[in-house]
Amino acid sequence: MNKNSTIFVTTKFFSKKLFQFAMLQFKKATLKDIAKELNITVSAVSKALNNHPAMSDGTKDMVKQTAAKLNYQQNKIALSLKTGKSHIIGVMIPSAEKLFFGSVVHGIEKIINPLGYNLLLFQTNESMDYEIKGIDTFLQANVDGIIASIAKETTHYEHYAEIKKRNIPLILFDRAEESLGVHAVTIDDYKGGYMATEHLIKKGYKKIGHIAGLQHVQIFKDRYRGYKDALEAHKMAFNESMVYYGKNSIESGSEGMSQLLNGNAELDAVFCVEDFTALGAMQVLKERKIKIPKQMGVIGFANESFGKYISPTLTTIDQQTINMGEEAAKLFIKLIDKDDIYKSTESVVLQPIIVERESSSRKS
Amino acid sequence: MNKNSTIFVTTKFFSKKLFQFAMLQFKKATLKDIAKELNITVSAVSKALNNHPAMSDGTKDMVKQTAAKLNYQQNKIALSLKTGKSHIIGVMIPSAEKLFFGSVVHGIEKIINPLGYNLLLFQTNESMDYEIKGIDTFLQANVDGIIASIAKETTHYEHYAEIKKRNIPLILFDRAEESLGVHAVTIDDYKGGYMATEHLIKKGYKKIGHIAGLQHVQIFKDRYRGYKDALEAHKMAFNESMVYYGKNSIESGSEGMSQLLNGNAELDAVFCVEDFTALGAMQVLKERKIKIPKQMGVIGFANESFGKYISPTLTTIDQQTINMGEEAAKLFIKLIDKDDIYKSTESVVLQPIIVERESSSRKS
DNA sequence: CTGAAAGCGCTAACAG
DNA sequence: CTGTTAGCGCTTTCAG
Repeated sequence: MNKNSTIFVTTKFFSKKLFQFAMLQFKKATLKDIAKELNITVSAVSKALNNHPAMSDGTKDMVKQTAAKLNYQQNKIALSLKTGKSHIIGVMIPSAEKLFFGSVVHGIEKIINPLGYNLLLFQTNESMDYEIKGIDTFLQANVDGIIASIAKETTHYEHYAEIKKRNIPLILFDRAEESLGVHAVTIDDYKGGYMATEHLIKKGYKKIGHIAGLQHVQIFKDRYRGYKDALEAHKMAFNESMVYYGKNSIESGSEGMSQLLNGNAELDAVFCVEDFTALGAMQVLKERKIKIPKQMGVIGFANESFGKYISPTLTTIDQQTINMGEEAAKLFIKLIDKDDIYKSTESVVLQPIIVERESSSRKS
Repeated sequence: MNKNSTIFVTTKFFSKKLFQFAMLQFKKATLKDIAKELNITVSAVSKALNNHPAMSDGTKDMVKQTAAKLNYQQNKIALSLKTGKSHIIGVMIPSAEKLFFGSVVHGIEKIINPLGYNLLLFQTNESMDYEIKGIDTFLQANVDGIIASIAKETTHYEHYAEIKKRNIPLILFDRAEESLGVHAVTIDDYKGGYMATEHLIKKGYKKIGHIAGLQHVQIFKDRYRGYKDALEAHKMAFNESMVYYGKNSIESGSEGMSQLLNGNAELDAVFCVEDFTALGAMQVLKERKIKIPKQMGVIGFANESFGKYISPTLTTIDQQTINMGEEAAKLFIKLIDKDDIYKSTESVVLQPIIVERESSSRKS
């Protein structure tokens, strides 16, 4: 219990007898109950409620009425056991604290809720151990499918392979792993990196550095590649002193910016692997009274919500988050009734979208 | 399918025979399978795996080994049907797009995951219809408890009453409803409003306005009351022209600020019902070249993540979000094994914490 | 059109 | 120490 809290407890009293009676109320109605009520069999009730053609309208009505009267609700657990389908999709995200993942979840729900599916959520906090635990949970819960984004700390993929082995739909989003041979929805991170860099070039920046992300994570490596190739394609200067290899955090952004400024790279712009990284970088620039975007152009990646509120507003690459969720969900729907889910695998690659704001507008 | 996307499909081929064989692999092992393997009964296997005292260590080992060999995993669905416990908690939040709710979910998981519970998540998007559907889903899924925050558009509470009637633990957080007589974890919004206002007073502001939230939502009303009482206690000016009744959005903040400035209130500070409202208000102030905090002090409510990144940084009231989730989860744990969940109800009221930043520091 | 019976996978008395 | 049996709530052949 937290110190900063107060507790109020209020009590109401029951006579023993009244209590017993009340307990009965708690038990929810089953098919049996309504069968007993009408002196028919459980199977008749089941058929009536499911609008089975071989049931008279008369009994159907009767049954439905008493079902309503008894406040009957189908027990999905029993249904699941019977049918082998849970109508639940496991969604595993690294962190619920990022807008990005929230949006994806939103996109998924938009598609699957109307179809009667629900989400079992699991947060990995970027840890592989949690990831393993999460998948275990999903499998035991008999989820009909899994939509997941790989944690940053994940180094092997056996737990994911297990899902595949069981022929359960696995759809990775954002952070995928090609070697797994599963379905995936990603954005073209290489292109995103390329676009971001090219944007800065077009804005007239001459020496563009990069605060990179963890290089064992494919998408961050891809953004780096895109950056490098864009520079090359436009015959711009490049050398290793223009790149800082960071860890994607705000602090890492600050650290990276400081290092780059202290080095002899003489940058006039920087492409940050994530918006949060850009945020850290901008703090350092402000401290050092380096004007953004005049003296230093900045571009981020992710289109986090804060980007349009900070000053200057942050130019960034949008990842189509809602879309990503929707596509993942649609992929699931497509797969769900197939015999062999992995006979063929499908990859949806969304295109990054540049969101131009103040932090990169040298000319204005 | 979105236009901004590409699809790749790869296919691998199976012989019919190989495929049949493969399908066998997909079926997961049950108690029956391992019983057959060892020529013992299902119940023996069950007991062995559950470390029942009346089982020889020999068979226990045997069973456990073949269980591992067959990659056995307990089927939680069957367990649920048997025991009546699902070990799932339904969590209903208005929106996954707000940091606030993400943090609460985080707090809940922190407590209940180690205890073997999992979260079934539902987003209401602030709509009552979705809320009703969500509760329905939870009840059908046989959740062991429900942790929820009431949607803004909710006007009656019958669906919540149903949960109570079934004697299922219902814990409301943040936005609660006292008349329901259920368990709740909230912060003291009245006090939060009072603190915010008093803070501005102490900073030397003389005429403090309020951009209020939807007044049919208790917590927003409470914040307003706190504001008013603080003014009164300090014998500060107050009249209705100093208050704008808004709808909690960014736009509503802008609209409110404009109205207040156009009126004849002559404010030198404003308490905004939410950080997002404050954001909207600040945009208007910037447009009109009114200096924050010199000419106009601003304070928000919620401690959203962007508050420390905008400029000037935003003074706000923190709601102890992680804590709120943890307390809700702890309450659930406390309740779960009681006979009559609502014989007494418990309310945890967390204390708001002021987060002082630049937007209210007139003197510095 | 309705009933009887089996079974999804698991646990837990009760017998032996 | 192990087996037999019943049953959680539901659907679904198969008979009648």
